[in-house]
This record gives sequence, structure tokens and C-alpha cells, in this order.
Amino acid sequence: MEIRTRFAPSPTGHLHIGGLRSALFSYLWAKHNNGKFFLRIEDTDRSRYVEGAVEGIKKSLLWAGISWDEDIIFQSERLDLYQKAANKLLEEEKAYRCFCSESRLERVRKLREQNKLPSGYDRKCRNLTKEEIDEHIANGDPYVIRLKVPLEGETICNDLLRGEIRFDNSTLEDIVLIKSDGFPTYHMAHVIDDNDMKITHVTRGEEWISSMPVHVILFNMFGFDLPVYVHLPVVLGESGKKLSKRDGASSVAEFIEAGYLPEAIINYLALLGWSYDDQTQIFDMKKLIELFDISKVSKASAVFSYEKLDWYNGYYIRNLSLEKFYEKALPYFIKANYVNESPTPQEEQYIKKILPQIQDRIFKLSDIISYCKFFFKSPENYNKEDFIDKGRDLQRSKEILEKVLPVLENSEFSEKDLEENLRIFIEKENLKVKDCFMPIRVAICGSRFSPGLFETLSIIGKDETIKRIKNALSQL
RNA sequence: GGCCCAUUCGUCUAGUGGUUAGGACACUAGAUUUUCAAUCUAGCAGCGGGAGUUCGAUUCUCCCAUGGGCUACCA
Repeated sequence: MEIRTRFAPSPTGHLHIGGLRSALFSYLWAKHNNGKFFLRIEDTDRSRYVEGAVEGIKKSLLWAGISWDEDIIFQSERLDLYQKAANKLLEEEKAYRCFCSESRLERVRKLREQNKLPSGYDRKCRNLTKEEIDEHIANGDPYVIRLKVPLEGETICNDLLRGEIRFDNSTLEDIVLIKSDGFPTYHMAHVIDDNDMKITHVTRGEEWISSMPVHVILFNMFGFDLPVYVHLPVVLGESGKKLSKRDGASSVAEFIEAGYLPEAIINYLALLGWSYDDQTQIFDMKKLIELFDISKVSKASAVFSYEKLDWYNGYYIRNLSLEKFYEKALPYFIKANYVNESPTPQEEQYIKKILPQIQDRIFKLSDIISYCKFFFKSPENYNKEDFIDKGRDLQRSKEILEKVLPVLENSEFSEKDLEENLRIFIEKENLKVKDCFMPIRVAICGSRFSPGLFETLSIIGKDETIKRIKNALSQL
């Protein structure tokens, strides 16, 4: 049997990183089995619809390397399908029209809450007479269609990860199938669509576990084969609540913007709630497809670790070829205004000299902006303390910088040449290496941290180096 | 309140009726070193609690605790 899975977001905003993980797991399971993966847009709540959300979701998925088979399905284009199915249930008396107003529903809810009864609808319309129904319809009263859930017995559900889950039917509700605007609710659309699309594995967030019994009841009423349900654990923030903006980036778009590589995100997400063995940490998409097993997904929700993601991202940045790194990094140089939209060949060469120096020092591409500043702009204000170390005060640093100037002026500024000259200087002056290099570093970079000194000086060049040291001297 | 789900180092996880409970991130120390990184080495750290089953439970059962979800004409 062909394995068919789907990702079914509602277009209410950006794709959440947890959503991407759900999509990934579904996608991997389908592809692992040479099956198909679909994208279905659950746009049945017109009030929450966000313009452009569908485009954003598509973009994020594609960026991550997740593509779908066949055309995207929009639920809003299939209303007749749901309506027909609902009418069938109506005819068979497995569902009923409910004419209760929203205000009455609210009153009922409040009352039941006060009396500490299980909340929910009181089933007022469940047993309306034919005459009453006809009268309401004749009056043009709006109505929803509700499911007549069995009042007794139990519904046994199965979740691939958790096994059997039993629900007492008396705790179930007559959920709404079709809203008064004619749109289906999630419950209805899920059953009709996943059956229609021949979905074999329904993957969704674990918040759906509680409504699984009514879904099972619906599948049975329609005589459809039950899919395998896989309720995926939630991605949490440090607080233990679902990951949100409060925790940091939470939408895929934000991660893209911050300069995370798709390889890192995919690798990290795959291992958030799933593992192949007790050793392997590095997986690319191909490997994941080969090895992924959905039955080994963890049951417990997982806390999202930005730190570990950063480690993965650093790892994948370090593994980039110069060409690839340049391609990915360029937008950040542009964004920081270090170069223009279309860099000259000279600028490209300059950036390509910088990149290897920062490659194992940054965690995300947006770090480029702050990390590379001194390659393009002379430090403006120095922090005098940066020139001071144990055994070397400001005055001493100044002396050393003054003395090293002629050495630099007579250097060719290749890395090799700089190193030779500076080492000779150190020996001649009987200096500690650090006491010579640190003041230069701070004068050039405006910071105590930088890439290798010779590499940095060589990239910046003689004129600029001299200029910056003189400028520093004038400020000290 | 009702119903449901979950629980191994700080975090993500592996694992078994008898293991020195394994790995990764983070952290600490060391090596390297011109700083910061990267890299390498070492170290720290865990089975939520209580009963029961058993010769023996982290592992099986029950109870509790804690965390989470649902309880909409939202998904």
C-alpha cells in the first residue's frame, strides 16, 4: 500500500517552527516509504484568514527542502463535498440541525460551569420534532449541523505512538460539523479530506488527541477506513509553554532572516523528538529519508534549544565551500551596507578573503553584520581599557604601537611577511607576544576579539592599518 | 471542575527485568594558541515520589505529584 501523508496548516500567519517539524516528520515518513506527501490548506475559518500566509508557508517549506506532490488542496474550494457528506448524515439521523444562538450557547456554557458540570452543549436541538425543524427552516433561522455522538459506551482510539486510548462516550460532545456560514469545521474537513486523499497516516499535533474519538466515530459513520493516527509532541519554549515569540524566533521566516541554514534547521528539528540511535548527530535530508522511522518519535514534548541549533548552524557554516558561503553571506554584507546590491569584482574578492577568517567564528549568517564591521569601517571610538592588560598599562601600549609603526610601514603585508617582521620586532624589543599583538588588534578592530592578526592586517591592507594605528594613538 | 496525554543528566535523547545507565548541546578543566573561535582530551551531571509484582526493578502494574492539552459555529 502506498504511504500517503500530508501537512495541513491553516493560513493564519507565518509557518511556526513546530509546524515545520510536523511537516518534516510527515514528509520523511512518506518519502522513506516511497510514498506521497501532500500540502492541504485548511482555510475554513474566514475570520482568521491572513492574506499572503499561504505564500509564506509554501516559501518556508521549500526553503527547508520540503516539497509536496501534486496540487495544493484548498478546503475552501471543496465546500460542496463537506455539505453533501453532512446531508447524508442528516438523512441517516446521525447528525442534526442546531438552531441555538451563540448567546444561548454561551449562557448554557456558563451555567454548566457554575454547576460544575462537564462543559459543553446541552443538546437542546438534538431531539427537535420534524415540525419544529421545518418551522425554523421556514423562518430562515440560521443553523449549524451537529454530530449525534453516541451517549453510551466507549470509543477506542489508536495512536501509533501511544497505543490504545479509550474515551467514555458520555464525555463526548455533539460537535459542530458545518458552521452556519456553510463552512465545515476542522473535524468534518479532516475526516472527509483525509479519506478522500487516501491519507494513510494522519500526523498532527497532540492537541488533537482529545477530539480523536469524534473523528473515529465519524469515520465509522461514513464507513471509511480509519487512517493511522500519529499525534506529534509539541515544541516547547524554555518556559515549558508552547514555543512562541517570547522565547525568541518562532516562525521559520525569522530563522531564515537570522541566517540559519536549512540543513541546520532540518537536522536539529529531526532530532527534536526523534533519534536514530545513541550516537549519530549529523543527518542530511537524504539520510533522514533513508533512516526515519515515525514509530520512534518521542511521546513527550520537547524544549527547543537555541543553543543546540546554533551549534548545528555553526557546524554547517563551517562545512560550506567558499562559493556557497559567499552566496549565502552576501545578502548580509549588503544588508549591513558594507557593499552595494551588486558588488564589484574587487568587492567580491575582498569578501572572499574575509569569509574564511570568520567561518569558524560565527553561529549564524546575521553575525556577519557585527563581526565584519571593522573590515569595512574604521573603529570610531576606542575603549581605553581594551589597551590595558596585566603588566602593560595604557602608556606602554602606546609606546609599543608607536614603535611598531615603522615595522609595518616597511612590510609587504602578506601574511607571511607580516608574521616574520612582527616576530623579529618582538624579539628585538624583548616583548611578550601578547603585548605587541593585542594593542595592534584593538587599534585595528576596535575589539579584543578578532580573526588571526596577520590575516586581518593583510586583508585590511597597509594604508588602512597605518591610518587606524595613528588614529588610535591620537585618541590615547 | 471534567476528560485526555506525558515524565531518563540543565536541555535533546539512547537503553535494559540484573548495564560502570550510552551519546549530543551547554558547563568546567586541560592541550593548542597572538585574542576570540574552531579542534582535540578529560570531567561534571540523570532514571519525579510511593506502593506492588519479582530473587532482583530505571524498565511491568497501580496510586500520587508535576507539567501539558482539550473542554469555540479556531484550527
